[in-house]
Amino acid sequence: MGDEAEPAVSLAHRVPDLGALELLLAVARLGSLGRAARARGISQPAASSRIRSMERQLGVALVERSPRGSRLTDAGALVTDWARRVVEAAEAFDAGAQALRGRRDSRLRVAASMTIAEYLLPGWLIALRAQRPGTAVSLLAGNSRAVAERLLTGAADLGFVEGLEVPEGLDGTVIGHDRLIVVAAPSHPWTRRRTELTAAELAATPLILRERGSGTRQVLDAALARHGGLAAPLLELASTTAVKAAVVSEAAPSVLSELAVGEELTARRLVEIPVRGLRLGRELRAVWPAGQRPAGPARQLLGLTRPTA
Amino acid sequence: MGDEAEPAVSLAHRVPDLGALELLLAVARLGSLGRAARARGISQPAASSRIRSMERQLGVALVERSPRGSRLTDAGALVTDWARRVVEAAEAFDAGAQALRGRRDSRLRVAASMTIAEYLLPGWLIALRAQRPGTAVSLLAGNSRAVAERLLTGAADLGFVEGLEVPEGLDGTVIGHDRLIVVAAPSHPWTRRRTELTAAELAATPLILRERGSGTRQVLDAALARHGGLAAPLLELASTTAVKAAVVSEAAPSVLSELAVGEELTARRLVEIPVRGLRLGRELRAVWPAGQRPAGPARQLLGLTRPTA
DNA sequence: CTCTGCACATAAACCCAGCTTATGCCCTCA
DNA sequence: TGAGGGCATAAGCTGGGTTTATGTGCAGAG
Repeated sequence: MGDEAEPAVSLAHRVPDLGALELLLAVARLGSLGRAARARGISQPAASSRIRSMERQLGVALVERSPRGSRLTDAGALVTDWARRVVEAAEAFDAGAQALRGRRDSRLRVAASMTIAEYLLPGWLIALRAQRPGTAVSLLAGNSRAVAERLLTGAADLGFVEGLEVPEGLDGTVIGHDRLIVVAAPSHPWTRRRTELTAAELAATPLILRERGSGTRQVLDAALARHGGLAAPLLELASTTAVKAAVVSEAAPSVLSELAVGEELTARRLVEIPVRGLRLGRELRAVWPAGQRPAGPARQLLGLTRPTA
Repeated sequence: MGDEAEPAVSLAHRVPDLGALELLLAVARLGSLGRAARARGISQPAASSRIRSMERQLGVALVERSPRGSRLTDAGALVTDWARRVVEAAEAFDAGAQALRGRRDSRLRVAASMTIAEYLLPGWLIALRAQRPGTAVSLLAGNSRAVAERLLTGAADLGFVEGLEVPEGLDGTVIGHDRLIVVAAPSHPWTRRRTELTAAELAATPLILRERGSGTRQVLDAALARHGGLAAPLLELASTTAVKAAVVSEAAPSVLSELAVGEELTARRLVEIPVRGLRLGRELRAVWPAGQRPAGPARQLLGLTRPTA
């Protein structure tokens, strides 16, 4: 692959910065540049100029100014919606990063598997912050063994693992399900099959996979063992992202966690290939030292992770 | 509600800017600060300092520097994954904004309903750009009537609408389905029901809704007509976002498009309430003037919107 | 019919984050 | 042991974003 051609001018130059996007959301919410400025803690002229330069940058009028306030234009409403998604992603980033800072005096110390830390935890932390602002959370991400160890040595209060069973010495509860699914590029022949793929066919096909040792790989190996075992992979890559990129461009399928490809599926960058009679589910569990039911902030967080109380 | 307390220091001050996040992704991909710097078109010291200040800001070591290159630390890998989501949201923003600029010489003029423009189109545009870089797309967002008019007057080449039937004078094809779902805050009693909600109960409950006239509202009205008709809404709001916020805080349920609440459902900020025997589906359609099958870029885009060719 | 209040715009001056160029140190490999 | 790749430090510059101060336009009250 090598260095792909980067865009002539980077995203950062074509997309307003986070401060500007937050300001736009405030304008949409409050209906006036001045009020938005006050809410964001800047002066009114600063807000005015910032919105204006954003309009210049995008080449679209975003707000309709009047002596009685400002309303979004139609285009502005659309831009604001897209901006909201950027800001939400940034909020998740912030929530995660803050937990990662991992200060010793945190009131709640969480240990989580990579997949959960990556895809689910930031959202939970945002919800937790909404309910109990000021709860300092620290996060340590690692595999199931590392999570168990932290809990057993008292270095963590609550753990999250994905896998088939609860590690020795821990109690736990199922908080959700993940599913490994077969994905391919939209151009791949499998997306046009009229008959469902069989497990044996899948097993016989060289796939693009994570390297041996990843949780995903283990589950897949186990599930396909009685269908002839997994064929030699076409490509073994170190990160889920690299795998996704390769699936899109190399035109070979892969098997990935539903959590990891949700975005790609709805955007149709990838397509799920149903496989007859193959269930690649795995449970997502919250875990804690046997006998010590979570209390305080841990209990609060636990409540957020389950569909119903 | 009023002006809620904004955080003491805004997101923009706690989250590195897009340029820094892009740089981090480049470092992750290329394995060296210098190469990443070159790829992003800046000098090596600039990259070094930027990564360093990001580490200082987050309070976490992100890359392990060595005389032979730089690798991500464990925390760095996690941060990079979260960063990727921010950058992806920014890419969607950019793709949408660029189309909105709507230059007259665009090779492909698209008219789309708000929902589709907001949630689906940016992803399609990114995919289109990947396949056919340089295809200038312009976007006009409006309701079904506006879309139809643009197509019939030749002001647009391809349209997207959600609804029950194809507007007069247009041909179309179904490209997907949307579903209206009942949602409530996780704390709402409905999330703890043991028996499924019935359509009649739903109809009898005051909901938080979009204002009369929105597509969502129309479909809901029609579906509940034979279950006693919709009760007077508890609250009528102008934007989907306002409705979502109200559902979370006011503890009353609402009915919203699946597309609009996907994020909230996975983050458990909202919970879907199943309703027995109520199907609130609506089709998403690509449309074009009757008899004029899409060709060229329009055909290309159309191909991206469907699960299989 | 004018006065007051609110909202946005303009102008001038300032500050700092981030960039570049120049240079040095460290490690590896031939 | 010399060459090259990789990162760090230093010094100087630039521009975007900010503030304060002030001006304009409109609405509604008196």
